[in-house]
Amino acid sequence: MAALQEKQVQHQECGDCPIRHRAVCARCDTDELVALEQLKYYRSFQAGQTVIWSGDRMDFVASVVSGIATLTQTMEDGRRQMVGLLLPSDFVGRPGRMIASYDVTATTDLVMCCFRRKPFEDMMVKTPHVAQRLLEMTLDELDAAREWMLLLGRKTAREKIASLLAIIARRDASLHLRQPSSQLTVDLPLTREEMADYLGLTLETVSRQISALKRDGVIRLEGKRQIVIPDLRRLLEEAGDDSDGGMLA
Amino acid sequence: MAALQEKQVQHQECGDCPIRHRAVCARCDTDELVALEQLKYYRSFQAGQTVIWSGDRMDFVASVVSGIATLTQTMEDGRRQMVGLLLPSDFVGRPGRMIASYDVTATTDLVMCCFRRKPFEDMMVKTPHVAQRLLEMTLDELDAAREWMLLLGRKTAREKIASLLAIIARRDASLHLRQPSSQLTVDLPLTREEMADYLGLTLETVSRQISALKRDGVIRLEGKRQIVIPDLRRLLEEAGDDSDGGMLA
DNA sequence: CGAATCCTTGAATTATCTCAATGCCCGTGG
DNA sequence: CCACGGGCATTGAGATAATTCAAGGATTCG
Repeated sequence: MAALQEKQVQHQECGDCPIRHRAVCARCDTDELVALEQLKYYRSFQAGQTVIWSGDRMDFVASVVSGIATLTQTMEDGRRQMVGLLLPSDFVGRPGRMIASYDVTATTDLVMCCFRRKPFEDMMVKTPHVAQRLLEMTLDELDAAREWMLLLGRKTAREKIASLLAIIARRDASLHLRQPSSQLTVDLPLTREEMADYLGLTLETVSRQISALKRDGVIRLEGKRQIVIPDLRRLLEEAGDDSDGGMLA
Repeated sequence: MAALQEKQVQHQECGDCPIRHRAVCARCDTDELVALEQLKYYRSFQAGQTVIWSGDRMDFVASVVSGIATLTQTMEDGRRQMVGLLLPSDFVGRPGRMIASYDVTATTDLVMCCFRRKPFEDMMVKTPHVAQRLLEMTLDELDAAREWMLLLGRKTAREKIASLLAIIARRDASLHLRQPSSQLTVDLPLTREEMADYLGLTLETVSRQISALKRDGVIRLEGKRQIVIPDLRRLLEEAGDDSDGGMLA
């Protein structure tokens, strides 16, 4: 039972919150923030812990404050597909839905800012800024999901790996607000198997393609999880995207 | 130029609208409906016509009133992936975005109920019911996209075909409000190539797998596009889903 | 040190794709 | 009316990318 293993985290001011400007609360004014402050509580999870099982009753919604979580679907015979990669500021849960549709797992140590579902839903009705921001975030997620569908349906294994690295580099850069230079280092928060679940591949294929990209000089490895990208443009070419996704000027 | 080929359609009362209870306007009260009625105009397209090209400026949003449209992404070398299948009541376009992200194509003759983007956005701010319904619809689409990701990433060609038939049967049934019986007929609005673009396959593989399902008695063909499903449960098994998606009692 | 994880690499197998030929259906024009 | 062409679908044979099965290497942690 996840609830028994998790640690409680002490209260923190919304004003200092690292995700204040990107999360569901991004648009809130001071009054609204005070109201949210009443509702919120933190929960934290260790790397590897399951936050929610698909099919479980879920009576909260939450924002990822720090760490990374995944959304996965599993078929009866065990085939798994990741359907969401949740980075800080991303939202978990669906207003109006009691039952979780996906497994949510903490890939790294994870802190979430939670709201009980009912009060949050009431707040959505009363304060339009939360609902507005949630719509915007959901539309962004839908765009990301569609990008991901192109990857899953049509890209080669090599392109899939390159695309994943590009995606992580991009989100990483936008989070740390630094302009991605042409040389940059990406901390890969996923095991090979998790990457495989993301990309619709086997872990062996992931490993082979990473080796191939390394052999061809597209990336360098610093340990297993740290990846250096000497030439971002080159990586983006390998990803097969028609645009650079606005990563370069 | 699509705009030159399309026909204008005469005005129609929202009260009589076939998608009144499912579209973005579903939650609107009488006053709000009057306001929307002012804004709306119909456009229709012939089967095969392109509604919007990805990258084009798009200064309207719309609901599909009748017919079917697709959202597709294309890579430089021509690989195509369908990322959305728009049936009546589905919404096209994104408030707050000028530029279309996907190609939108009419697969059958198509009628859309359009709103110029700016007035629609103003309306969203003023009347929460439109924004609320749009959030709900977007969340549903996101769920559908995630289901689709599992299909693209992990299902076999045979399972993909069975899943597609199940999806169309389900949406068809919910639109016509009839309980799917164990024997039912599905009108397939897609060519083999379009099915392939949906499923991340080639058209040859689609054709082969349809033949295989026919050979094995899972489906029967009535012409090329009409498909009879003698035993829905059997089809759902073939689709590899762990649940029946609520189609059977 | 030994066990547990995670990762890499190889060899054989297989699902799907590619290329190519043929068939079916329907509308058009001779 | 029939022949023809175009669009769509089917089927086969060979090629190929990715998977499966299997072994072994690296790293961490008690």
